[in-house]
Amino acid sequence: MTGRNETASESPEKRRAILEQAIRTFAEVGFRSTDVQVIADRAGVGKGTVYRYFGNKEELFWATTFEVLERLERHMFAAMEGIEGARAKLRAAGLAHAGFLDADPQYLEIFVQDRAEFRGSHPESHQRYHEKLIARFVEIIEQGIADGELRPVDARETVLSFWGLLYGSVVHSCYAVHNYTLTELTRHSVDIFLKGIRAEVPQYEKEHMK
Amino acid sequence: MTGRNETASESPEKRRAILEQAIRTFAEVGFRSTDVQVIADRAGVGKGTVYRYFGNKEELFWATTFEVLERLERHMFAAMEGIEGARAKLRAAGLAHAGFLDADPQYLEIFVQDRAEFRGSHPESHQRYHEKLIARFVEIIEQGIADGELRPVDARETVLSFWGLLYGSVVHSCYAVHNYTLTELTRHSVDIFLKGIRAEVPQYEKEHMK
Amino acid sequence: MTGRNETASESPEKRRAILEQAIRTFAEVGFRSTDVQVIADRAGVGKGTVYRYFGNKEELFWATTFEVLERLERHMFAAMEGIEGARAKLRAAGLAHAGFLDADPQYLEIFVQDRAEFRGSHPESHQRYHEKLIARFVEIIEQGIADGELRPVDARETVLSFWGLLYGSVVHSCYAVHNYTLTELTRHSVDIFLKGIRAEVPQYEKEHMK
Amino acid sequence: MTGRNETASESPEKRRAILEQAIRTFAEVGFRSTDVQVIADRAGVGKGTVYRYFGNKEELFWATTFEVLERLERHMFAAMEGIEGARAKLRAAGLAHAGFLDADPQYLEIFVQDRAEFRGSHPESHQRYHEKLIARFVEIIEQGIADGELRPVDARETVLSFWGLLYGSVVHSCYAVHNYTLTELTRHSVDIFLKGIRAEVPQYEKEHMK
DNA sequence: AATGAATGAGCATTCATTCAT
DNA sequence: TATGAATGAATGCTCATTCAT
Repeated sequence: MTGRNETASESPEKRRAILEQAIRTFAEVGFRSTDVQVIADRAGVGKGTVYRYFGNKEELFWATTFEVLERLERHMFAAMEGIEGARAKLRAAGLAHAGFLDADPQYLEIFVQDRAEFRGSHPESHQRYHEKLIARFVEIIEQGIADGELRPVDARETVLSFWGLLYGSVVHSCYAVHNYTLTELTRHSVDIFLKGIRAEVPQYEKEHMK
Repeated sequence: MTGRNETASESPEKRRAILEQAIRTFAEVGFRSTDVQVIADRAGVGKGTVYRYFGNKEELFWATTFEVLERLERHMFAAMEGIEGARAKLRAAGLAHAGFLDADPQYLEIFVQDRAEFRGSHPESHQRYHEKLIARFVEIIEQGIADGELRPVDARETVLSFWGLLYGSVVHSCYAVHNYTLTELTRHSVDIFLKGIRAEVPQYEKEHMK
Repeated sequence: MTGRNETASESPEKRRAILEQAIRTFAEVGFRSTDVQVIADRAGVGKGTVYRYFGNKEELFWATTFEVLERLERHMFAAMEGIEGARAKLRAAGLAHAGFLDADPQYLEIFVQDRAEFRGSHPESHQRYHEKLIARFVEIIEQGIADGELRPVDARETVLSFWGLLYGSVVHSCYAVHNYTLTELTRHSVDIFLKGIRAEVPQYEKEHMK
Repeated sequence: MTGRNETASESPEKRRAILEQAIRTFAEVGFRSTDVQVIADRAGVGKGTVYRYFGNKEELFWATTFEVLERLERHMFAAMEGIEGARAKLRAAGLAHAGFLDADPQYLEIFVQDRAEFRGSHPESHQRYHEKLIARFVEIIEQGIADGELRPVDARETVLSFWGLLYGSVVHSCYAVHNYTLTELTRHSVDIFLKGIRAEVPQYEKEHMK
């Protein structure tokens, strides 16, 4: 009765409002610099309510991360819906990834904060979720290999490379004077990536996907 | 160059000692959580001295970032020394990058902290330095294109993709259960990357670089 | 009598349950550190109910104190039942006091908390109750004097001394490494006390009460 | 360098000022209710300075307790100076005890708070100090027994009873409507106590010490 | 009548920065 | 020049109390 209440007696709207403002605030000033009071104020609830719903700042942040991860996943898989072929799927996923973060740069900052503050040590639930996400991509790669569309690479390694490419391009892009949008840059990165894992290389002309 | 005191009257050893312990400490606990007193203690100087040499915590961190960036650059270009061919150079640079961070994971954390806390808004000096770094790679790519070794990609975009790939693979690797070292994963990523930008694709057998 | 609601419509069992858990909790962690929610949980009622029955934390504590005081009084007077002679009565009361607190150290902590937090400023009802208690002992002393059993001391002063001795021995005992139980120590204290107020001193041998 | 500094670099005046105001404040509102900021303000130093000198609130309180205990001890032993005879010494000690707390009731509250909050679990240093104090009284009792002045009681038990009597009388006195000063009440208590441990009982007339 | 969700005042503690020595 | 004592703003978290249901 006293502890955390995941079960009932919570207002989903309040939870949602807090989470939304948590995303916004963590993204704006970073995990450490975020004052929980600000989140509460922005969400229009008392500070105690934030703690009631999420236990402490760290757990709130994890809930935030998880939420963003879920949204990103939904966005990517929605983009892959109905797409045939491993390369085309990866391409769609990559562009969806860029589009997602391009549309709302807050999300990117959440991931960056997550990595910076917690170095990948997350609650069990996060780990599992991430694993599942990777597994889905591994499957795509393996199907591509089986179909002869991709050369016989190590599927898991390749997925990690692919995610690294997506994440890195995006995160790192801040260091360059931007003449490109994230999406444009990602299109290029993915293009390079895909051509490299193709089973055969036809004439470039045919391949240009732009 | 980075700091604020050109006043001479400074001991290079002290500066060096402070910087070294700043790298260590920022890497260990992050920028926000770092207590300047700890750096001072570890460096064997008074806290006031740290402020005398570096002005404030933020500037100290930037000096730290700059130092690490310089070391990484030296490491990468040393690895490219005497290497012929654009692809071979990129390959060497990529592996040097991984090796550098594999050997001393502190350095990686500095970059991560930098990105998380300052989102790429650095002092002028950093920006310039970064631009110069990119330029050197652009040159390599363009030479590769001119030699017909690489297909005619946009050089700058490609450099950014390449750096993104390196950075992302490394930073993101924490999310996967590690069966690979950073270097192994990077070898794979670079392999994929390079095959994608090759002018022509010969038989895979010859190409396997592992 | 102690609380504030005469409104009827209250369940005596609930009141009893809350009180019992209040004793337990105040004793365990002290008045200030007690979380009313814990009392409510332990008593199996809602927090609001605790407030309904007792008004606020302070009044709840006073009800607690009162309850414990009543139990102690009952215990002491039960022990004096049928005992003849002032000295024998005081002796019985002292040992009952020690036995009461020895059997349930919670009770002691309630008194200690009471003294520490409220310095003796209690509601009217408590004062009156206390006065009545003292009066009963004063009567015993005066009877003893009248009977020639006790020397003609100031009765009220003596009662206060006696209570002080009992209370002090018990509260203070924590400062000594315990080789004695509370009861043993009290036996000794009371022994000393009694021999001092006796009207005449016979041979020690006969007097040794242990 | 970073941690607590018992050694040098501290101003004794500041330490003294903080301690003095800590006594005052803890006595006034109790340990839990004390806001360290108030102590700092009253002592005319920054809050950080309080933490610099005493580490945390609890340690500050222990320092406070220790200080008061030392003062009490000095006061009592000064009063026993030059007094001959065990009974006379105990009598002097008892009256000094009462006089000390009568003169400055703050000190009493410190002891009460101590007991209430920490139930006798003190740092090693306190335990040792307390033991030493008891030992000095044990010695007095034993000497009195050896001299035939006191009957052959258990010395340690008796010391504990005596302290209990002193402490209890004082602490408990708040429950009675005061017509007596602490000192008067203690005089009576000690009187009773002493007559009880005398080796022989002469005519009461001669003995009346009032 | 009973509940427990919501609230926000309150407080311990940390740490960047200053400045007197 | 070098130092480190002093400072107080900043912030996570608790919990007594209220009140809508």
